[in-house]
Amino acid sequence: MNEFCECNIIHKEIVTKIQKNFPKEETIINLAELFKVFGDSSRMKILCALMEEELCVCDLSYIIGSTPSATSHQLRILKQAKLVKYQKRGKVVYYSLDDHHIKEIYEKGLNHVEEI
Amino acid sequence: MNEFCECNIIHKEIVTKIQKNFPKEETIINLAELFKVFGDSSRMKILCALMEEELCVCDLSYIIGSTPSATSHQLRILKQAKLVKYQKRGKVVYYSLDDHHIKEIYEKGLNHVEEI
DNA sequence: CTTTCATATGAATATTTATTCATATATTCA
DNA sequence: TGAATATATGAATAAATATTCATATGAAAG
Repeated sequence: MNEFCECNIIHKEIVTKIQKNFPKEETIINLAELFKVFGDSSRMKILCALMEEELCVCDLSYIIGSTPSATSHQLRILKQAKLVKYQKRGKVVYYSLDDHHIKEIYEKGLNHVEEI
Repeated sequence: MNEFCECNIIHKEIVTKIQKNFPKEETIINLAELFKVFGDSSRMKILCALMEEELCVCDLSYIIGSTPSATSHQLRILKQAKLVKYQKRGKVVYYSLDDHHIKEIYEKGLNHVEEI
């Protein structure tokens, strides 16, 4: 697995034990990707707003204090992560949350933040 | 609040309602910062490993397949985010989780990832 | 006290990423 | 059909970030 660590392995049995139940590389990458999407204040604001109710791009732009263009770019990232979905009505596109875990993740994060 | 959005605000009452209970800017930034720390596969691996038990930098480097130097840089970020703590015994520094919310955040994230 | 080893750190580099700007698409309304 | 509007998109720029490399620190062992 590893050619990189130039120190001696100090605790071989412990390392082996950890490796045994370690999540698959793909799982780790997907998890990191997910949290990366949460890890931007513009996207966090979008998610916060959409937790209240569905909103169009224009409303979202106004709420998060950004341009519709920048907002649209961020919405694409949220969409790719399957965190939001959209519905077009006329000219207007309405976005809403697409996952019931979002609020949970948000709240757990909030717990950490508020304890610091 | 906003000079940037060049479209007309379509739903003024809804926007006002959202703004009413909207988290403080600082809260949003802190939350995004927290999730940003989770949003890197090296750090995610470190956290996964430390969920099992405390580990030294060398063991961690080996497990995540990186150099002690890179690992140490990442550990500093995790430390600054108050996600890990350390204890020095002799030459060796042992890191462990410093927050009971980590596992919860991790698991909620996992739920999302596994449903895709 | 000198060497060795585990870890930390600073600077440099390479990569990623957010935003902006210009432009495209698509829908409504005149 | 043509103008206006909401949103999307691609390219460019600017900023943030991960890793590497060289070096520093600090503890233990000889």
